[in-house]
Amino acid sequence: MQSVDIDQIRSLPLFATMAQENFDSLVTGAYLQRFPAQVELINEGDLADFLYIVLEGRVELYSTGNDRETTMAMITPVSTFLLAATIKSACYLMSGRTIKASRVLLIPSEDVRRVLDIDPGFSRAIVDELATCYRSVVKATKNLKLRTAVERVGNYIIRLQDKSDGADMVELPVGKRVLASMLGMTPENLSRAFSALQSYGILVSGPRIEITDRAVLVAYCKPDPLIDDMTS
Amino acid sequence: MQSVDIDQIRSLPLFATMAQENFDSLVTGAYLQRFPAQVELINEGDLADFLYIVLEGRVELYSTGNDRETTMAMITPVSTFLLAATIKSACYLMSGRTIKASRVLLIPSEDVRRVLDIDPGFSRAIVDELATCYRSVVKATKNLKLRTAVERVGNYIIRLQDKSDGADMVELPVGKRVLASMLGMTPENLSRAFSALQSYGILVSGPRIEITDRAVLVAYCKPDPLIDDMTS
DNA sequence: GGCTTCGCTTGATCCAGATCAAGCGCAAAA
DNA sequence: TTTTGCGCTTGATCTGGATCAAGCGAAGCC
Repeated sequence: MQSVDIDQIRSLPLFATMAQENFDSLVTGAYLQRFPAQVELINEGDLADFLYIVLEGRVELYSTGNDRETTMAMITPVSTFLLAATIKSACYLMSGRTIKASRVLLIPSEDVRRVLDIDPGFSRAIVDELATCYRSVVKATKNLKLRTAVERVGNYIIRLQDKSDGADMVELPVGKRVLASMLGMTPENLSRAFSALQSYGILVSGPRIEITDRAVLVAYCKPDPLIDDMTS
Repeated sequence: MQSVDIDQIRSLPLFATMAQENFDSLVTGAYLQRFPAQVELINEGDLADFLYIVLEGRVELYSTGNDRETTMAMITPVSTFLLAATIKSACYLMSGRTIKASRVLLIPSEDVRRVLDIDPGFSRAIVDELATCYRSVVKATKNLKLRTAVERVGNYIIRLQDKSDGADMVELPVGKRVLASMLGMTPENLSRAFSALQSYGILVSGPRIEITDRAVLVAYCKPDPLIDDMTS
């Protein structure tokens, strides 16, 4: 593994506060792997053998059942996923696949649990991480239950602009098919939602979106910090 | 506070592993309160001043926005809620109200955070509790996104029967209006869902439900341990 | 008893979003 | 260049569930 990777992982909130020797022992037992796009990493129902950390690329967490499939979350570098299953020695509730070529670090679950029991810094960091994850899922649920499809798309654009420091022109980080699934709708309806929003201050051309009148967009989508603010 | 209450709280997984003195200090600083039904306990957006523990009664967690309201979870005794907000010193993401007369213990958030930092047993228990909460929300989301309204009702009945040790006759623990909201549908549709399920092995009369043919019900509703098993 | 209230059911209609079915545009392969 | 394929759009139709609007029956109250 590159030392730059190790530094990156070490600086994640989850690993920043633990003792150096425990961090070293986790990293030593870990596997670094490269995957092309569209590779199944994990399957829901399998026992949680590893904690995953995405270093590069993008991983989609999704669930199936009743002949349907639904995207639950999108993991962007650098962050971990499947922490809860790892800690509980339980099975995964979601499946995971790469949606672009990715570099992923796998830490054996038993190592994580062992260190968790002996390192208070790590334990405290996991508490924070889990609380954050929990709140994200709650926000995602509210987003889904309290908003229409068009509003979800609009608020997604607003968030995207915020992440781009308010630039007028933003670029979609994933294909529209995947984006639709992320936002809980079909690709057809995403298309229609974009058209609908052209009357509310945006201009779409391919993967590029121009926010021509943010005030109008905001007035229509009514972003809510209790749903959209990812920092709290 | 009654000592029987204290024992009950102490035996919760969240408080079972902490040092006695820390437990005592939490309980000493706590407030025990009684509320009638339909009292607003907390409002989303407010700062998390307390960790709540429901000792008796029932508390509904719900969210509002866009002129809509949606039930997020139902808290039954004896358990805690709003742990994540408490830990992160953040604001509540959900509002809470009693739906029957309830006894609730309030522990100041700063006490929880203080003890969390000094008691490894408590910290470890919080990790488990948060992981469990996280997984419940994920399961609830899957239930909502992957199933139709009728299937959700059917699986709810199946779970209810399991909790009643497989008795043929079960009783709804909450009114149908609230139940509908819990299951993410309108009261009208809950009514229709019950009618629809009469063809699949159940018989409804008021708040009492007879499971006449569990095999048929199960075949129709296809319960999934990755959604319905609350113990994993 | 009659009267209200409230929780529930039932029927009719409406609507957001899914599904089905073409078409279109662009990029890589031939 | 043409061809194939894929991602996206557009239009038409379908459907699960919401909404609107009565009815209905049991519990409380006068």
